[in-house]
Amino acid sequence: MARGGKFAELLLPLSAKRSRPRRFATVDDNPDVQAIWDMVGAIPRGRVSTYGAVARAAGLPRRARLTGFALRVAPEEMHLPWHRVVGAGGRIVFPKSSPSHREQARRLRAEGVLVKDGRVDRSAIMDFEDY
DNA sequence: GTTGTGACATTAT
DNA sequence: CATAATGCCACAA
Repeated sequence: MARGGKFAELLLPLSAKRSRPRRFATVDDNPDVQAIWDMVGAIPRGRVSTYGAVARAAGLPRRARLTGFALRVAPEEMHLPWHRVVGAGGRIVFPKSSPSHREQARRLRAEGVLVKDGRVDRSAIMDFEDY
């Protein structure tokens, strides 16, 4: 056993245990990432959600960054509707003139979402509440 | 071990 | 509108 032994482990407050970084061999072994992938896949065509809302819906409040990470490492063959995830307030997070930005706007408009000045119309944003 | 970075969010100023 | 501070945490170096 490591320094401290099993007794130290038992005495740790539950909140402290949670702070221990738990690693996974691959992202596929990370249930948090899996949960996020699931939620993104559940965003209907013609609607969008936000990084934060996806994380919350996956049971991971305040973990918006993990949504970004999960999308970045998502296998292409998974064909996730990544373009339906935008920043807070409906903002496309990619730099204004980047290929990714244009691609996301193109895909969104292709399914009827209004995109103006790097922003999607508020009416397209869903919070997973209507689910 | 530490540090820096990032497909972010929220709150305060 | 903008900028800063803070929270969050996986990962690479």
